[in-house]
Amino acid sequence: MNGVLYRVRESIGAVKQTEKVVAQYILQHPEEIVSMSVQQVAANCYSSPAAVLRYCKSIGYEGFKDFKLKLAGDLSIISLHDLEKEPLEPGASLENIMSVITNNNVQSLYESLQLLDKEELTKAYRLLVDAEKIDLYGVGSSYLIASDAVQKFMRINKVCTAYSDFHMQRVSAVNLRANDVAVAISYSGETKQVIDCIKVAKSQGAKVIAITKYADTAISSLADAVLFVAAKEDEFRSAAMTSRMATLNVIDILYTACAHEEYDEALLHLRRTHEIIQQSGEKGGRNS
Amino acid sequence: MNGVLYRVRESIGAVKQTEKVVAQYILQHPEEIVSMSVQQVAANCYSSPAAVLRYCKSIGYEGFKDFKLKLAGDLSIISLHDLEKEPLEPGASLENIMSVITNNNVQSLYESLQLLDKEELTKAYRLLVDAEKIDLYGVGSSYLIASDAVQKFMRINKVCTAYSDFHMQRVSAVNLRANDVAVAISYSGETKQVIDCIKVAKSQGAKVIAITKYADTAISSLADAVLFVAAKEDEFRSAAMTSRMATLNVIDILYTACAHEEYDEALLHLRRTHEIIQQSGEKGGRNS
DNA sequence: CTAAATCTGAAATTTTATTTCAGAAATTGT
DNA sequence: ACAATTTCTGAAATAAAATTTCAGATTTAG
Repeated sequence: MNGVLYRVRESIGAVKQTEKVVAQYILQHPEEIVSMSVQQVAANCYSSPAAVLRYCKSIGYEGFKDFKLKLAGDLSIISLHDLEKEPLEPGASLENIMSVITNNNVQSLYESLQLLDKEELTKAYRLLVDAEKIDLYGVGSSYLIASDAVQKFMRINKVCTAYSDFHMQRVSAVNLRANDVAVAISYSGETKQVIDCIKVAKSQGAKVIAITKYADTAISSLADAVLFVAAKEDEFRSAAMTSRMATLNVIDILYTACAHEEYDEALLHLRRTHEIIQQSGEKGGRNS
Repeated sequence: MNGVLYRVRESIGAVKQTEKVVAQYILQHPEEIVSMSVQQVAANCYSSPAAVLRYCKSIGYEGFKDFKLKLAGDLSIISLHDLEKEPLEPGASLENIMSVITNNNVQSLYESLQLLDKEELTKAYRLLVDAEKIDLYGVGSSYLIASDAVQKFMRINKVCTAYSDFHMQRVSAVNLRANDVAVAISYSGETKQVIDCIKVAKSQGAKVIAITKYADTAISSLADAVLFVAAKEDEFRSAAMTSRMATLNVIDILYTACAHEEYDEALLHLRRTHEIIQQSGEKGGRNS
């Protein structure tokens, strides 16, 4: 960022009379300036193109062109940070919805990044790297996240399952052994089915990783490694939108960390997977 | 953000010979372009100013000036987010992985936001609001996104399904009618199963919404409304991580827009009721 | 009150952007 | 394969915008 508008504001006190008018005009119509010509600006300031030019140079730009370019850059950054974050009003416009939703999702990613403890994360991905078998438990939207994780970890040749059916989950948990890992995904941290499954998993000697909201919950107290995502108060309104993004981001990080741990091996598997998908694509159509 | 470089990259396949050279040059020297004149650019492309101008117009800008201004804006945003976005090296540290993955996801959200056309979005959510029944088609990780959408739309009482099995999808498509909507989710835009289903859906008179990458694909040409997500070149490495986030964000926006539409409708009903009560009040004495 | 210094804008100049149009290249139909 | 049609291309003309110049106005200092 060039701080163009800042320079302009500062300049007002230290600049000759005519240019002061120009500076004022720029501050009042920054967006419009970028698509105006010197003569237009001059006219609107009851002044001359020469005066505008002199002003641009006096505050350190090469000319009017240079000034406009820098201003355009700054403005687009400013508009980016201006994106709203407040809750949506009933009559919200489409633009409003687009930027609020996106910003909430972005914010949730950054917040969760701050909550992510490096030690816990290291514990977690080491458990996964060493795991012979990985079981993921999640209900509702957390089940979808678990499935997403399965799709990822399968790519690096991990034996890895997520069932939507509670009885299947439980049977799977019973079959875990000491070198296996159970991953519990539950935003509330109190999902009964998930608690039940990780208890079974623990009793079989398996290790437990929990991904849950930042709070003292039943699931986090049972886990060997706990990864937190940012807690949002108005769970009702947000419909689990933001926590889902943050959780997926945690999965991405875990997956990438594992893949990097066994970089060469992982790359080999990735290539194979890719080739096979390509082949099937040539024959029968591409995958999503 | 205007997605200038995206447009340029995508344009290469769909533009005449001379302009292709210009596009290529822009991609290779984006920073320099902004302070160059048309004639300079033309000279460096062994071409004419007219060709450069034609190119700028063909990808949707008013002229070279307009193009440069938009590009300058985008570049300053890109430089802002560019800090830790480089591909991960084999020996990457955990901190490194955490920030690169998160930044990629964030960037993908922002980039897709700029590709989201308001008109198409309006078309899409109106179709969804008016739909009697919604069918979602997706394979692999796109199926998970479809399921996520189902969970959301069910909350606002929409009849809404997503099947993982192709035959179920197809049966469901056959049962669609004129007031129903099919949503095709496919990053590549060429998934055979999905194409098949939306063709069936169309033949039944149903409307089709596509969510796919920014490119000219089979699915986007079949759809009544197309919503784009940012296209990443190295699909191999990223394992569909970033496109998934962007697609979920689009779903969030669609869902929220629908929910708000219904809210407005409810509000409208409330107002009408209120007016009617007022009227009767004027005639026969006021109500408390 | 005048001389020097500074400021200002009209007009000239230069640079840059845009349009026009005739010829070249590619495409199509026969 | 060939003519007709369409599309593409860049040289040159034109228009627009940016920048410079300079003479006169205004201010300031002695």
